[in-house]
Amino acid sequence: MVKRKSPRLAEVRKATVIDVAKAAGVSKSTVSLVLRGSEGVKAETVAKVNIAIEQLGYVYNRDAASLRNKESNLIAIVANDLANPYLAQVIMALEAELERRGFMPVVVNINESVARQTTMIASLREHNVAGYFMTPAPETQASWLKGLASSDHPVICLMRDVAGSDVPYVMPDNVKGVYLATQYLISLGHKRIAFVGGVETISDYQERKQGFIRAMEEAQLPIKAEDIVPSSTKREGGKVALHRVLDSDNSITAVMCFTDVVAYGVYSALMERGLTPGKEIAVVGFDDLEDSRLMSPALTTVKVRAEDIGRVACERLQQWRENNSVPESALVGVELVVRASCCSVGERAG
Amino acid sequence: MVKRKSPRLAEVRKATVIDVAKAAGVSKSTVSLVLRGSEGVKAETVAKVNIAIEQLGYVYNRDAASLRNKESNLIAIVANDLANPYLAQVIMALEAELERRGFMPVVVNINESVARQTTMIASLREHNVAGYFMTPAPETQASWLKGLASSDHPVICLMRDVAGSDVPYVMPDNVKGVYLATQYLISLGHKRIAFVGGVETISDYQERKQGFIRAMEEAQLPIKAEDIVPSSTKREGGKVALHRVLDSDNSITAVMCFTDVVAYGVYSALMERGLTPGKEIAVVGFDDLEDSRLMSPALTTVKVRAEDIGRVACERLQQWRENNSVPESALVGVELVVRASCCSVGERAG
DNA sequence: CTGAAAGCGCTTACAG
DNA sequence: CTGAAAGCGCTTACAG
Repeated sequence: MVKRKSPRLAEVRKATVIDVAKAAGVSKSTVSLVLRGSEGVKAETVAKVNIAIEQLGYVYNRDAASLRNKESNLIAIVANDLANPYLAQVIMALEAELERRGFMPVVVNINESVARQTTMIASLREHNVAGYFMTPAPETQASWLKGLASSDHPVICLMRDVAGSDVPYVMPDNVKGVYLATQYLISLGHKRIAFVGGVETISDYQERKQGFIRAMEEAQLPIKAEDIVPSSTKREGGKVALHRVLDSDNSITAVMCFTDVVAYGVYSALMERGLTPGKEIAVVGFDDLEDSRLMSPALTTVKVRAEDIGRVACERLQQWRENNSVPESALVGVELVVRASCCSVGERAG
Repeated sequence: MVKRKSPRLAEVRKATVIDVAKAAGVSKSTVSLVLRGSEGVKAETVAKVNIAIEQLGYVYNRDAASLRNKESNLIAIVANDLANPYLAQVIMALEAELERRGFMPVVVNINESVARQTTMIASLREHNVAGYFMTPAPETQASWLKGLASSDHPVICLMRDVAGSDVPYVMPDNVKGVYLATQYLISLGHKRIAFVGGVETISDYQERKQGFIRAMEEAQLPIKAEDIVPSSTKREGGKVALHRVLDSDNSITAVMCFTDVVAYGVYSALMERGLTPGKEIAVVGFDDLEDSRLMSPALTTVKVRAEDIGRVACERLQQWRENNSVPESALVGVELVVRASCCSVGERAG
């Protein structure tokens, strides 16, 4: 890279509405009307103003506008963990929805830390953000969240609920998803099924576990305590958890996983033991990540459309802003996607 | 969720510096000094002001401050694809560095689209962002990028270069990384090696390919045109590309992959053909994602520390802001991590 | 459409 | 430390 004398741009005063008005030969008020896309301005005048804007390289100053208007177009997406691929899908869906509606989405990552969540939200408040989507960190205080949310600053929780906060959430129908998947395993003849992965302090874990228990109980199948092993929601969590299960009891024939990523870890653990996923042991995931159909064997999983989460969450936020009334929470539909990772007990190898 | 009468917060005027001053029994100027952490204020006064801030629920208005100061603490991280797990690592590293330095990082996703890149950057400019890190979209115009970057608005490119833009970049030493990895494969006795995955219009592809070619040529090994198969950088890309390679020629004994994710796709393709990765065919990746050591077999790969990229990029940005001189580009060091995915030709199965 | 004016909430420089 | 004042760039309401 060539070192060059840096331009002294710091001294070039930025063009303002006044400069644009002079260059276009119109008044300041008119320029402002054009900027805001007002109706009552002649097409000819609009053209003149736009040419002046172009020539001067004028940049609209939203800080000034926000200060004057007391409103901003910023919407924050506060993400618990950017490394979570499903969350990345949800974020992209939200971004698309928000832009369609004229908002500017900004993503902030809190890495599952309440402390970071607190400082990041404080900063966002100083920046006059118009609303928040957040996947709350574990241990988030209901009272804190309740204090944050208002019709001035609506908050919609994604994927997780904070009990007692009265803040609406949008999340998959976790109970139903795992219930359907477990029923499917049972229909293949499986009787000893493990439930693997997930962090106990987060609401989605309790819900998915509940779906598992419900299906097992309805089929009058026993659940041994050692067959439910929580763990981190990373690939490593699934791997470690499955080794734990198989170490304590090798009569398991199927594994219901907390997420697809956990299922990937389960695949790794099985292969390390010389087992073939879907052959000796059936595996089901949750999320339907893009990679899951590409796994070998392709992963049977519970599909949750990230676009649905994004759309419903945006509708809720806008409703709160516009109607000034707290919207209802929503459960987004789920669907079992059957692929190749589940042997029936009859055709089971080993 | 219970519907509740929404609080009429819209009518509650927010506390300002003046209100805080009154409540604390000091002047507006003093409050401002306290807010900015100025030295010359008695500890007792600072305490009084902070109590008033707490009581009134005062929120600092950065729009007003930025307008007055003509400076902001916002730094944008413009990401080409949030679904790319390595980029997620880099973003998290950058965030940590930026916060340490008192900046507020915001992430914006452009989904590999030049159009979105243009509109997002325009929005960020209106928000008076103090600097940009970006992984430029394919087809980014050098002239556009050149026009964007200045000491007022420094831009550091990450992972990719835009030739002719004179904008500094920070990226891994791609040539060296693939060169080292290919040399390693050659040292294991491999003579027919494929180079798989990656998009030809992006600078990192050309560099990694160059490293491959250099190592092969130095060892006087021939490269057949069919052995170099570009593809999307997703898992599916690796899968499709490897099938292509094996369909056209089955004498390949090793595969150098553009990234770890591509290598995961290669694993899938091999397994679909009844082959075991690392047994019949050696596989090497690039990135060293967290998952790679958990794969079965654990993936040999080129490690690039995301923290190094983050730290060096931040240093460069700050240097540009403070010294008013365009910093040099930087190549970050790489390291070959040998795991279990590479059989030698001698011990090769099949 | 124009033009003068006021004000959003902050910071800064200044006289005391 | 105080207190009055000016100004950042915008929008809005108003009289013309």
